[in-house]
Amino acid sequence: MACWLLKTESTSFSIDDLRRSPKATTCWDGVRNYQARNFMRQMKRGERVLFYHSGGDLPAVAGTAVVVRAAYPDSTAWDSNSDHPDPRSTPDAPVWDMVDIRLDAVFAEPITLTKLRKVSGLSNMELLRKGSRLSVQPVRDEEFAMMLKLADGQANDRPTARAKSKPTKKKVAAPASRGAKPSARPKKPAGRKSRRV
DNA sequence: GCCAACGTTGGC
DNA sequence: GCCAACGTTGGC
Repeated sequence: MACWLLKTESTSFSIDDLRRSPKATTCWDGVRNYQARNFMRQMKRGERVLFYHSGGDLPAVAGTAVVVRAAYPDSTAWDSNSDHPDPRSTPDAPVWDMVDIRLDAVFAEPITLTKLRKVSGLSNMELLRKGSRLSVQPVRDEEFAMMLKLADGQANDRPTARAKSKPTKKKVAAPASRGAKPSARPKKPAGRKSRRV
């Protein structure tokens, strides 16, 4: 089973937003890059995901998630009111895809980019490559394992999942009041809200 | 805010 | 098909 990394601007859609989503699940819409899309098409249900916060004050891996639905057409592409419409994509001939992910664990301490660069075993990570901008990228098994180890060392808020094949039913914090339907926005500026985790 | 690295666009 | 111009990403 492959592992992945999904990038999101924390000001746009953070791991907290995912935690507060219904069933701690969201669709990952808005990917508008062919290479990223092609990786997304390889994502299978049950595969694990590193949830990465880019931009903002603290670039870091914030936690993990699990793919709960493989790639299917991203309907926001033909919704002119969405944040990332693309007229080339239509219901009959979709161009862009999305997947659904569910929160697995929120790291007690996000693993910062700075820290990652110091871990020798991770030097080949796509994320650490200079100029890397891919918002969906593959992660090696060893890299994923190393990440969990780092998170453990920092006192995770839940024991790391053992098995790889069955994402266990996770217990996440209580759903928040907001009944908003958050649409995952891997990219895009959106509002200018500053934030602090 | 700066700027390097990248992807996309479009003229030729 | 080449490549310059442009827009975007994202760390710093």
